[in-house]
Amino acid sequence: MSQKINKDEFRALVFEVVKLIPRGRATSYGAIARAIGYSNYSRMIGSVLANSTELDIPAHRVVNNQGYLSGKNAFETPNKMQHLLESENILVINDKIKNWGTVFWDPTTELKIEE
DNA sequence: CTCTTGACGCAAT
DNA sequence: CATTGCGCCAAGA
Repeated sequence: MSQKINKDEFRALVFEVVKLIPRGRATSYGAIARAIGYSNYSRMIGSVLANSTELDIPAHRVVNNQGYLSGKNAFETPNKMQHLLESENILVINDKIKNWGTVFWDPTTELKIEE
């Protein structure tokens, strides 16, 4: 059940899920939020990642629910995120992931998170 | 304490 | 498919 959670604990959970995203796949903020039991914290996921771009987590594999690279501006350069995705064979057209339905990786469905 | 902002999401139109 | 509005919650001004 969702109670108050420490900022650091929340960040840890987010990182845990993001690190598990397979290469060549991507997921959404909302999906991660639900996976860790805080479905209403999708915006917080973004905040956490925005403040942690320097850590070694595949933050570029996290986009919004439509497949748009909403966080591209938080990278070193706006085109960095797209570049990273394309290097994993993920096509990005007009800031949106092509074949989003196929590339999308749902943490709750394809993975079991232990809390 | 109030108001604004933001890597969001979803239903309604 | 494009827009709008509203809910959500933390952080900073």
